[in-house]
Amino acid sequence: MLNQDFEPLASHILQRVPLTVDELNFMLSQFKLTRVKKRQFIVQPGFTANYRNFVCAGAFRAYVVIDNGEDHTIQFAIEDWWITDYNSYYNAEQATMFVIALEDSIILQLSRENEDMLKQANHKYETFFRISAERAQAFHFRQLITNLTQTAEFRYESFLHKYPKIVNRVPQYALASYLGMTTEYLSKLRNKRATK
Amino acid sequence: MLNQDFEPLASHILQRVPLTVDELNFMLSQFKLTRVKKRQFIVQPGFTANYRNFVCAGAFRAYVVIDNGEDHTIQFAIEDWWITDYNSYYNAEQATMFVIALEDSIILQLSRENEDMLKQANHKYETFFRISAERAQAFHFRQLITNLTQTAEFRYESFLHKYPKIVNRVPQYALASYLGMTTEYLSKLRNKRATK
DNA sequence: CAAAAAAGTTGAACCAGATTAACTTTTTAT
DNA sequence: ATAAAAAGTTAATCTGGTTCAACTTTTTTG
Repeated sequence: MLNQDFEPLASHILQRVPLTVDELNFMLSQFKLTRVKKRQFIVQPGFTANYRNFVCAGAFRAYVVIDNGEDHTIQFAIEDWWITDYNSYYNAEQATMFVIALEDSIILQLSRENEDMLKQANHKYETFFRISAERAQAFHFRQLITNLTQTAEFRYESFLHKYPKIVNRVPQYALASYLGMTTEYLSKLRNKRATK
Repeated sequence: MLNQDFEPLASHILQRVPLTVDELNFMLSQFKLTRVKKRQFIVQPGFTANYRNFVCAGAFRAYVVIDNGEDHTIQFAIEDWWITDYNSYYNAEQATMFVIALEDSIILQLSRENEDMLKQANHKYETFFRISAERAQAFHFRQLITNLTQTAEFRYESFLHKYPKIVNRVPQYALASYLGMTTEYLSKLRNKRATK
């Protein structure tokens, strides 16, 4: 009997590809349950990201730090989302991003080796990863359109609307850098919004 | 014997997944060769994008038009690149983007139905599409980082450096909107760069 | 090839959002 | 509990990039 922490991942997988009980259990058995404390890094520049991480509980933030010390948030992840440095993970190169826990969290980690093994073992497993990558691709296209076509103020409004669950769980400086603005400016937007 | 227009696609595929001659030929036989005149649309809002397009010769531009009439370039594609509205193609929904030929072009088109058939027919075909989507995912991450962390001027410099073959084949207004700036400002950057 | 349309240029005025800095509130660690 | 650090606020000033408008160059079309 599987630990109940695997439940969200199980339904995530079954929503994408039909597996028998055995196939599902074998796939799940390749994941490693890891508990992560707030402020702990699961990916860091200089190291290779050897895992793809499914969030069971908690919240994470991926960001890059540029020369002058500024940081820029690339992605957030809460329950039911995946997070890693995909350039590093897919190509087995050094990471350029940090991924840090914003809360005490529980994740399910799949290593590159196990993922490759699964992809070769069964056409259906490969289908799962293919669908995941395609959805990510479509998601990034929509995000690119949003970033190119909207003003800072509207990007904030959109985020509020699309990710109401995330807004109140991430620090404001992280959200500001995700939206491509300063924390001071986001503070003004919030204030302006509250008073009108 | 296959038309020689299929040669670039054949080597594109074989670079990603090892296929037998028969497997390769069957895969290629699912593509339809299409000649497209300059200024012709291959994807339009209001219609579903039923094809994924591989560029054999020529150049394309994907863009969205927002309320006020401004257009924003989302992607360019020249020889050896793929282009379509992936949201529309993957989900069989109406497109939100235009894809227009910038030159007289030759493309190889794969329909959603044929792609789905290929994915089911042979694990190796599925692997090909999985790898394509993963690379696109990694590419979009890098692009997101570039957009978030660099100034308009540096984004232009980066583009010059990364895509020297594209720069001189696309109209300047299209490049400006891809880089997230006005054509007037790009004109100034170019001028400033030329005179220093 | 001429005329019209599209693309690109230049400069002046303007503004969304950044920067700086001083301050308040919240969180963390002892 | 309390001090120190981190996060968030507010306001004044500044600037990278936009807007507007008039113009020149290139491309398209009859």
